[in-house]
Amino acid sequence: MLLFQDILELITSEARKHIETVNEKDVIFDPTEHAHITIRLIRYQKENNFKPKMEAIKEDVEKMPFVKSIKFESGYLNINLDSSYLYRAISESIETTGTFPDSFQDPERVSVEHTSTNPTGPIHMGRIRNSIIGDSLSRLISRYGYRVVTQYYVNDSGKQMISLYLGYEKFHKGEPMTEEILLDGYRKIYEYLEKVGSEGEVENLMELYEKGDGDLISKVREIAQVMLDRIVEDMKALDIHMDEFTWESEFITTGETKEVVSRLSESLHDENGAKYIDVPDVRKIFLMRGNGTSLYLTRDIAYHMYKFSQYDRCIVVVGEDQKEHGKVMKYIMNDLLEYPNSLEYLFYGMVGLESGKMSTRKGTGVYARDVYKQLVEKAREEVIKRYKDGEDVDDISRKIAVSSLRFYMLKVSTSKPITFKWEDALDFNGETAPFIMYSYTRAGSILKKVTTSGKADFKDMKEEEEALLVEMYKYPYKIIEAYRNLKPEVLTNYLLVLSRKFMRFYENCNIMGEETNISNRRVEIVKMFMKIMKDASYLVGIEHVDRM
RNA sequence: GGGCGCGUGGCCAAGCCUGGAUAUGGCAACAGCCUCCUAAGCUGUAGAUCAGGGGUCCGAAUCCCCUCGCGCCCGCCA
Repeated sequence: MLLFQDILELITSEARKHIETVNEKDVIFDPTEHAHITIRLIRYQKENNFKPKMEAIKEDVEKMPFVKSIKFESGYLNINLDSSYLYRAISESIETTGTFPDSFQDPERVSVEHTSTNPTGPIHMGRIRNSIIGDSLSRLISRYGYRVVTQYYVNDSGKQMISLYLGYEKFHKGEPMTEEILLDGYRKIYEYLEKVGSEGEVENLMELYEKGDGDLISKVREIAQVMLDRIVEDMKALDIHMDEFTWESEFITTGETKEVVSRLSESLHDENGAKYIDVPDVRKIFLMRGNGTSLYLTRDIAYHMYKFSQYDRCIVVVGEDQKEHGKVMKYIMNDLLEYPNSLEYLFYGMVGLESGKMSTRKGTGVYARDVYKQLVEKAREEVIKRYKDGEDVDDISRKIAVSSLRFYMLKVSTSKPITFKWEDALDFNGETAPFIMYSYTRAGSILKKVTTSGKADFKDMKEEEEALLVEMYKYPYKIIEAYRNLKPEVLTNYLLVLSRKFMRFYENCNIMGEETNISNRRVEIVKMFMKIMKDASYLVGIEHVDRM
């Protein structure tokens, strides 16, 4: 959990002394420009004795150390904060703990499963959204104070993998197993199957596989590994790291799918030898085929049983096309198997193309690595425009590319579908990662040029300084909001707002050539800003550079 | 057909969970700002029946119902 002084809560409890039903929703950072914090009392206005109660609240709140002023305006008690208090609160936290807000390690173990894309080809823009959301989510939960492990479920069984294998065997047998060759075989096998019209070959192999044929399983796994290595490489380029890989085939070879079926035996029904369960409000869900082989869901249950043995809380990041699958899993794990562990899903909206859907098989996908490469190129051009010299150009370009791609995927609510457009992805102006990075760079360049000594004082605090301080003080609340709702996008939006507030500060509050007391104070504000920026940016994968 | 979700200026989004003060930003457009800490920026102008209709409420972009439009799901696939 986070450790910081929750002034909203303090104000709430103060208000409650006089009007008992005031709750945390009534005391908020004011979204309009009337005040820093407001207490919404509109709905109490018509009650008896409202005025004396309101006056009493006003009087008590006014005495609070962080309150500069408070006045009643059309149903609201509008509070302006003492920005020197905020300044000290933030700087003390940073001085004593090295961070703002500080956090306390919770013993609960959390698993975040993400990406888990079939290793049948390079990761495309649809799937990379999963990785980016999942990685940011794991950073966020860890920042909040939990021990987090990220997990990739490697789907090396099933029709698509068998097809990939068959494509190689049929069209490229003996050739080196490279991504390119495997992909070529994959496309050819689908064309072949469509022409010949017989999927019998695939089905026979699947059955063989399902029965646990060691030779076949290891061959398929070898191919999967080749593809997976490239996927991991692509993720690594975006600073996405997976802690653990679990192979689906292991649940077949170890017989754990059989364990699943026996544990669920009481709920199983029979249909021509196949076994299914009835999931309320859904339909018949099959766990065993008539021929005795398992299905994807069966293996996924086994995987979740494994996860539940290791983690208290399991979060799965998957596309919204799997909402029903998630519902079924929850029902099975919590209601039928009665696990107490928490299973949560973050369903994200699909990434489409202007021309339609992405498909590796059909070759209509846009690969993440291609977008990344283009971003690096574009970034390099932009950097060179500004600085002809320097060995750091590669590093800067890389960081801009990583940040831009991650930001692009997170700026819109994760639950909303997005349409990938090259033009938008490559845009560096407006609400983009470079905007956020640029505010940090500007802050840094002040520190390079200004030396401070001595004390700061708080006279003549400008509006832009106060606004920046208040915004920084909101940071813990933003982490909490993002964490509770599993919404990393709360932080990208926060970063935009914070950067914008800084830009205004930068434009309006001079530091060089200012009176020392004031410039000392502003320099400290700049330092705090950079600290919080770096902290929040890390959570969503935005990196910072000294110059750009 | 059934289920789930979405619909906010020309375009893209925030706000919706937890109802309240003039609906917040960006892109594009127009007009300005670099003898001064990086103009990837800042300031200003213009632009909105919050899909439509009904309901609840003192009060609705936000909650409920209906209609329309769009997306996703409805395999002994994964």
